[in-house]
Amino acid sequence: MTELRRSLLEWYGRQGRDLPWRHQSDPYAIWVSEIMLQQTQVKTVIPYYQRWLDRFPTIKDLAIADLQTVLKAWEGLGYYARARNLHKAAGQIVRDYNGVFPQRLDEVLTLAGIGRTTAGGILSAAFNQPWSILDGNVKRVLSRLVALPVPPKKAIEQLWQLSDTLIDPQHPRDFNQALMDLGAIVCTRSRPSCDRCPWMPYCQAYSQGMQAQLPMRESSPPLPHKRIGVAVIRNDEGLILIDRRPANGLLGGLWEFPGGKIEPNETVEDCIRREILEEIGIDIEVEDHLISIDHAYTHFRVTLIVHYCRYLGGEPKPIQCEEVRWVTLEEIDRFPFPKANTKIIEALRQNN
DNA sequence: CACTCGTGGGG
DNA sequence: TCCCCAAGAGT
Repeated sequence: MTELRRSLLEWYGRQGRDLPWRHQSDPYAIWVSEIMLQQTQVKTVIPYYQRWLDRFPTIKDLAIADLQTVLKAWEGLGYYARARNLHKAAGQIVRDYNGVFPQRLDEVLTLAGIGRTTAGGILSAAFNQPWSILDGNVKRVLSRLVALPVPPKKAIEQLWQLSDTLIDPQHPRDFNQALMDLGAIVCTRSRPSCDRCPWMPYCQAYSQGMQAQLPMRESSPPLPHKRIGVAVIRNDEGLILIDRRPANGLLGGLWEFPGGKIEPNETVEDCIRREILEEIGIDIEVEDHLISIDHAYTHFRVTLIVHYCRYLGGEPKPIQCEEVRWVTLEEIDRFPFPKANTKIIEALRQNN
């Protein structure tokens, strides 16, 4: 056990990554990094990270910020509940802890968006507390270390126990970071570099020649596909109608061009006309096709079929959304949009 | 507890 | 082109 820890920490000292949040001692800055890194690769997070800290330097700055501003800063990162929860938790900390990030595990776990892995990550990185972690990297490393004979999802508690047992009580911060770096650099999911791994002598997957087959994965059913009719509605002044999605759920709180699912035996034009009447309560005429966009979410795929539309009449009302608004193409950038919709905005710009 | 929740990149 | 999945949490 001692040699296992020592060899990993020695490797980390030589080969560990230099990442922006590792220069931070402010628990807030570390917390932000942990949330951004949930299910998101380091390379994706980096351009967002410093920008976020510049815009919201302290917990109080984040707490008093408007949610729309927060979502705009998060735009493009995905899993927008993370941004909503970050904003909510900042309010919790200001209210319950006088704006100071708590240092007890049970308190940290009450904060929105922080579960067991993120709590352990923050407390070990910020305060060098000996809480273990179990993220994607650690699951893969440990699955190979013990040659786990089942998919990780079916052995979560066993893996937590292993992470608890392994963590170095003398160097919890460096140990957790080292374990994640090992997964990210050496014990990668494809073509792991076992010849450069400090744990090669202890790895059961390696000794069995099974490192390429582990961790085991479970088959997933094919994703459903939806066709969505989308409207770019323009009025006589050339303004464009956008709506804000419900606060929770898919893309919650973001803005979009209105539309909806094309039913069987329904034309795109009929769908768009129907959806706009149901959602916003106005009459439109569906005109030229603008663009079609294929986009894959985690649990389904969509094809957005986008048409220009002309506003005919009726008062726009937020029936199945939170808010509707007429905007110009110039001011539309101030609103947070999902990625698939920013492609529509690009197409609009190119047509002008 | 199985399902929901984005986006980008690798193979 | 298609599948997989990445510093997971909430319900």
